[in-house]
Amino acid sequence: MSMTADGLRALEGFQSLAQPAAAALAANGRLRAYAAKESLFREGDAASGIFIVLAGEVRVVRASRGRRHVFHTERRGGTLGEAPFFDHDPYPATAIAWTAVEVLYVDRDGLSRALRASSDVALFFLSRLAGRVRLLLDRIDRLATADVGTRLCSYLLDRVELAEGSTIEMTQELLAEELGTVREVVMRALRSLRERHIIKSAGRGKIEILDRSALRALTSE
Amino acid sequence: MSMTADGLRALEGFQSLAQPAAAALAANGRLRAYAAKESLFREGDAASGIFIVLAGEVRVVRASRGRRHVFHTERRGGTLGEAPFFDHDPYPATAIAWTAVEVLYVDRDGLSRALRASSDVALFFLSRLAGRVRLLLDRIDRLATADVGTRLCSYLLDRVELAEGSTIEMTQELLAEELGTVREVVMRALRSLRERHIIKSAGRGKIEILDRSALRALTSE
DNA sequence: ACGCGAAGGAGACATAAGTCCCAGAGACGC
DNA sequence: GCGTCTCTGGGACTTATGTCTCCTTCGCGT
Repeated sequence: MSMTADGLRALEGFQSLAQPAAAALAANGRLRAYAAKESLFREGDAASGIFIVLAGEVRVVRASRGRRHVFHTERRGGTLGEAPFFDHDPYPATAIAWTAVEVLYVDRDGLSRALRASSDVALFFLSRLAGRVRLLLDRIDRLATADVGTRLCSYLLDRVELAEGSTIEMTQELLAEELGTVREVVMRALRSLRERHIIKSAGRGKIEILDRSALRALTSE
Repeated sequence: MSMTADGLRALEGFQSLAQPAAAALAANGRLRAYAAKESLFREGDAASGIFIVLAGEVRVVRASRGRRHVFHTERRGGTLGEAPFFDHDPYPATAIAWTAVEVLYVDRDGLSRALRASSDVALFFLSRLAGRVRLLLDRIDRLATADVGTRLCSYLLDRVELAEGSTIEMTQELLAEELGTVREVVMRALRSLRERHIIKSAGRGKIEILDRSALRALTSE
């Protein structure tokens, strides 16, 4: 019913976590499952603990001024809720299970115990938060200086490198939420790429990447 | 020639730092001074240590696609370089001393020693990074959903609440770098506020806030 | 006193982005 | 099969933003 240290260390990005630290986290966490569309936490809730994603996909979103915006997406090996946990403020956004999701949940007391049990636990979350900061800085940079077409190219490249084949499953509406714009604008950018034979529609909610190097060239444009 | 634990704990935001942790940091850091316009580190440099600002103002900026963008500004009590230190990647941006600056610099070895000496040091930086994440999320949210006029109002409000009087010292060029846009656009937004008697120019590089509640109303618009 | 550079103010214009609206093509339940 | 919903595709139009260019003013150094 619980989790083993070795199970934790098998996750992507957890190899650097020392054995005692993994054991401390595993011992203090418990497994939880969420159905698709269920929320793990909501913006404004008091931070109660952190989540380590074992399976499925979780989106962290905020809705403001009538538009929804995806801050980040966490898959197997991702963590959620560290920031609000460590600065003792409410969750800054809402986490929604996109698919069925399984997580290891470590509550406040459990995490305190784990932190005391092994100093590597703190170092692990420090590097997690540091990585998050780096991601967000790049995000800000692109939002401020690149147009939607360029941001779309970066996003498609990132996604296709994670995928097995060269097809990405994603609707235009969701792409808009990722890129911080609206569906119509995404559609126009996709059309322009389609006309240049860089991508092609592969049915509803599917985009096939034909020419990765062309995409790469467009990201720095 | 060095720093005392009590001196550190007198900084804004350092009250929560436990005495032994402060002592560990103070013992392992050394004072450094920078002249205005000097850079503390540059984007792409290997992260060598962290900086705690004791006096003066440091801007962390990135230049991309011919435009300069300010990520954050650190004053007395602020810290710099934690993110690259903890994820072992190069600095993601350049830090420039805006005024003459005095910092406590803690190098890699010193910080390792401090982390081992007191587990509160790690907790301190965890909460720092968490706060930074929260700030950046808000920044992304506003960049994606609010227009320049609205972002300007938020920025002016934040600044005037830090200042003693109701005058902000800042050129239009710098405002543009803070808001992720260009001078001309900032000028038009300022003009609109001026025409509505919400602000007024108080000489070169100075803006006087006349009506804070009007600004507040415009931030959520 | 003079000239230079930095800062502000502003108009004209181009273009990216956002809004509104509509139509057709799958997907799905009943 | 039928209606309904979601997703795609797209046209027309408005608005925000960015670019280019000019001029004025202020403050500083020589």
